[in-house]
Amino acid sequence: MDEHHQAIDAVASYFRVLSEPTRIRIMRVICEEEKSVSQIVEELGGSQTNVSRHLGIMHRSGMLGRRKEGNQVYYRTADAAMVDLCRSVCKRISEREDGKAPLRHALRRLIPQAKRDTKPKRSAV
Amino acid sequence: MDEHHQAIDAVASYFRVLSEPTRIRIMRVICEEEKSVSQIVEELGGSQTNVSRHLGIMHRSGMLGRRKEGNQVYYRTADAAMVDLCRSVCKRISEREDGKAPLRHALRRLIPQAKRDTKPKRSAV
DNA sequence: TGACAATATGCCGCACTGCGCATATAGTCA
DNA sequence: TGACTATATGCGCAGTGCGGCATATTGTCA
Repeated sequence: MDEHHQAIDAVASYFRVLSEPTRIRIMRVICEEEKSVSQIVEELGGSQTNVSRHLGIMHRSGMLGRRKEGNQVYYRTADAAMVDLCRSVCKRISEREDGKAPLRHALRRLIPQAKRDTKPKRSAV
Repeated sequence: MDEHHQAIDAVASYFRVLSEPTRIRIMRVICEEEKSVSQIVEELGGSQTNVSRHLGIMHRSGMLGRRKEGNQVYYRTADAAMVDLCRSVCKRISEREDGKAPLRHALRRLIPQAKRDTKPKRSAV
């Protein structure tokens, strides 16, 4: 139907990865520093199975980096721009949530500032 | 589990709206100027039912504006920042698609520059 | 080597979502 | 008013994604 078919699917798939609350929580928890699976499980409180599966999805989509150290696997955000993206959305939504001050505040604080392990880029993507 | 529960759900829901290829196509088609449902149906080629449903979803999520004129309903992007968001993702993904030049090019051209009916903002969100 | 710890994955049930069909609703025109 | 056009929506089905359980895989330590 569209010669942009693949490109469109790629974009939609990217957004789909971010469309799960658990994955947003994961990103929120590891965006400042890499953490092992068990650390993430402990902070998030879900099952190891589920967290591991979501980490796998995010990693395969290229959003997370992965490092094995002994028995443990450490995940980190591989893409600072992606974290900024989430922060943009938080900001945008919070501006729309007119009546609900608590939600607005939660949105603004939701994603901590990511450490830039790559060369620093400004948030403008 | 988390006092940010609502905020997290809001962010995930926002991304979920953008996680459908048809909705990306819609945004792509109306981001430059508002169009009626039948115009969009004609350009996209799907069924009226389906296009209308996706338009409804995008509108209820606050992404699209809506205007009735006689028999027809015109939709437009209500949120220039959202369009920029999509363009950011296209750029980001295209940078990652190393081996596939055609896909990279398609991604860069996917989302035309939106008209700013609101006050102009730079693409940095 | 065997016992243990950390992580990943196959299978299954369940809920959700996208789509087509038919139909409802709203507006225009004669 | 009735015929027609444009858009929205209820219903049902098929495909997909999430999560739990059990298990596989990988690595450590004694």
